[in-house]
Amino acid sequence: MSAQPTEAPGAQQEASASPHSGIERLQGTELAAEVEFLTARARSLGSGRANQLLADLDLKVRSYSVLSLACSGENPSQRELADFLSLDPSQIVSLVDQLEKRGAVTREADPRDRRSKVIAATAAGRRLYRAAAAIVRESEAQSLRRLSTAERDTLRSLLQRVAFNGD
Amino acid sequence: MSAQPTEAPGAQQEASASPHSGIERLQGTELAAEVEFLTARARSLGSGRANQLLADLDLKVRSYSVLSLACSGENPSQRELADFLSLDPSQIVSLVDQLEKRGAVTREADPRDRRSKVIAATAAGRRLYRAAAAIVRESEAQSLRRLSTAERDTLRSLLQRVAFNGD
DNA sequence: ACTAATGATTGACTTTTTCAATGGTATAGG
DNA sequence: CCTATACCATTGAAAAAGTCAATCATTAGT
Repeated sequence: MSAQPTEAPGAQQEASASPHSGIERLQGTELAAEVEFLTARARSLGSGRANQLLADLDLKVRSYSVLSLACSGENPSQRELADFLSLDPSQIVSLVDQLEKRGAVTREADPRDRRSKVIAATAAGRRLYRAAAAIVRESEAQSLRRLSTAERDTLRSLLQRVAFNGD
Repeated sequence: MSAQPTEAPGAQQEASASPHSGIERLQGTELAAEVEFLTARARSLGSGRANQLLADLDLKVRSYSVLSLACSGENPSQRELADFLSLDPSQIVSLVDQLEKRGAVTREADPRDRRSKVIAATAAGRRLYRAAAAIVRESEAQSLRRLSTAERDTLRSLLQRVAFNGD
């Protein structure tokens, strides 16, 4: 095992599915105090779980996000999706391709600007979204289970300011 | 489908500071309220900026993270690095390979368990780390510039509980 | 009208992620 | 002691994600 001579006090390892590796020792390092790192780790855990759960619907976090925006009523263009999701426009093309092939969204030429295509959800797409959103909520609840409702709101609000800091 | 013409279709072209695409309209959507999504976006922006700045030192966020833990004094094994950084063990191999080739870290067989290799930084590695850490601090300051010191602490603390929620 | 910019798309290419297999080593049980 | 099982680091292959430049159609600027 690890290099720790002293056996862990509460050597609880069976009980549940907690493969607590030897991570605790590293939680006091400088890296573990960097928001950059914490964000990456939180995201990795969160999207890992969400992807696993969404697999039942043949969706991933990415396609779910596109579907969600397609259902928002804001009629986003592919360019807007790319900017909002921090993806390359070419990635949006294939994401929309898949959802369109599936009958979940449609591409409509924007009458104001015929270069641009507006993505909207079909009725089937909205049904799919409702099911997926329930799963994602459950997944998020798991990820945030250690936080109170107030803390979750605080986290959300702080993250919004970081994620949209108008850089 | 009522979002309408009032948003000046021509779209402003703020030359310098704000490449604000058409993102604002989507900030009120359900997706924009999901911590999962916000985390992904914050991380994408943050690591994008950090990678750009770290390029001066021929580092990326990934290699910087390994170097940081190598400098921590905790003498982590590759397995621990993998768990802590949410990476596959094989990715650690190549990350350590590069840093070792560069003379920044060493692999030492753990006397307690000769299967495992302990990663430690060399003097040159520590120098490199100090330079890189300064850059990363600067990058993080940029990412969090909209938050007060107290808010940054709050964010860090909440993220720690999410990133290490003992799942 | 002419030129420069933009949105979507394609294709090539690089990087990251994910997995299965292997050799060396430790641990548990007989 | 011996054997079965599990674990770590490593390799290699394959899938997914990300990056870029070029193109077509369209729009904006002058």
